[in-house]
Amino acid sequence: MLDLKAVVQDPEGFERRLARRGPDAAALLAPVKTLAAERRELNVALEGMKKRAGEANARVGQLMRTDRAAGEAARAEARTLSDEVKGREKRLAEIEAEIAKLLLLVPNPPQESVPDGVDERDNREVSRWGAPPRFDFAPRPHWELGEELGVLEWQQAAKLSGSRFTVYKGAAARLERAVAAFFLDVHGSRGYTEILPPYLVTAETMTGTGQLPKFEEDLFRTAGPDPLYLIPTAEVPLTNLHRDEIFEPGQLPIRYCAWTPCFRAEAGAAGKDTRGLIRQHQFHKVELVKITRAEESEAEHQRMVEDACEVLRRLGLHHRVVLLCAGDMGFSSAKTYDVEVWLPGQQTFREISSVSNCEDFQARRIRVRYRDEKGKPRLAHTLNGSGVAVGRTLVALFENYQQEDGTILLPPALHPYMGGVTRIDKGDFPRGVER
RNA sequence: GGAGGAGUGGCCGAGCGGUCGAAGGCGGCGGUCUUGAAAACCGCUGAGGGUUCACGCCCUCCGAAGGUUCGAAUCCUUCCUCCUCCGCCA
Repeated sequence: MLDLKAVVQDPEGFERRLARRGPDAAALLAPVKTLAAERRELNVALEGMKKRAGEANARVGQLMRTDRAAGEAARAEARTLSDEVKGREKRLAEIEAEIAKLLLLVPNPPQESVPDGVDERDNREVSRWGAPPRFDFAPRPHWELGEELGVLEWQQAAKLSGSRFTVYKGAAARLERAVAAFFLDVHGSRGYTEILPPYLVTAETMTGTGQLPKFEEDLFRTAGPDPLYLIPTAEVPLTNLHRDEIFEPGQLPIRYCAWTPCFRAEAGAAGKDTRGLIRQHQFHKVELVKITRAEESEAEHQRMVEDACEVLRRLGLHHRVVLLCAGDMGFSSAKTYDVEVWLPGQQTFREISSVSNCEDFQARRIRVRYRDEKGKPRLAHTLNGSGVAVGRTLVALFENYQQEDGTILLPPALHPYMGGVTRIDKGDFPRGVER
């Protein structure tokens, strides 16, 4: 959410910055400006009125003890003032609610360092690691490999749940767990505290990080009188963990990681990535979240990108980092890097992580602050990034490490997590491997 | 789910419907004293908003939302959370 005071002070500046996201974003501010002016005028008048009403009430109190008749007279005057205050307060509350409603729909203006552009074609590659693996056969997509090996199953998933679900079996099920455990261990050793949050959260929590009110159609919601929402990413619970808190000096930055399922309705994605694991209603992701002081968020952002890349390096997966252009960024982000992994089966780079600095946009919604050197509360900055998407990591592992015979060679970093299994092959996967 | 109890400032804890933003204590900060520290004593010590060049002044907030009243931390209603006991479960 934007700072209303800042918007009022420099409306043109905000409109110019928002316009970089696209033609619609800047237009949202016009009604806000009008209402803000109205609110201010009303508020000034109201405060004077409240003061007078308060004084009138005090007089009544005093007179009632000494002169009953005079007290009754003062009471009539106090009543008039009181009624007037109540009427104006009601109008003020309406205006403020309207402003809040509008402001919740305004996206975060991009940082200056974000390149101009309208979609992913305008994103800027900033680095690249490794090289595409070379095959002396035609590499195949992961869904063929998984199906052939009997470890990824889509017919049964459709029977259970419809489209965009997958049943993992044997080695694939184990691999999903192994990859997640590996990621958590890497991040844990790099300073992140592991969290296991609720997967169902309230509308208030969803509003805090920006999923609501604008993107309700992307979410799954429970039935019943008190609905809850399934998290589309662990960013939601992790970032909301410290809602309404003020951090003391020395407590920041906070770094969390969590392995959770993510649930996405994928409305509007009909016909897109219909095969394989790329776009599912349910997938696992290891998420990284930081809460920092304003002046350190940029440096922490760069480090978070490195943390995401680190797990891919350890798995030997060729990848690149792109800086998203203004038009391609998510609602809450001021600056986003995507990490894209190479998928030989599809001869393309594919997003496997998205690392965003939301600056104070979410912090303002959830009132997360810290005390500066002078002891004054200041809004914190929040950052989030995938570290990384587990399902898409399986995609990358299958496609990059496939052999001509259709088996998958696993990179050494995962061997301890796979109970010694080093290759995914057809046939029985060793069951009940204990450590 | 049922029956009780409780929600006040960073923490503990008072608070007859009328200068209560709220006694007192703890903690924290500043000062006096001290070579330094401790102790003692004195003062300060929440958040948001408005206004002012500034000092300051003003408004709002006692779990949340309504209501009664000239006036609510105090009375009423609903909701939320926590604690205890019972039931049900993993």
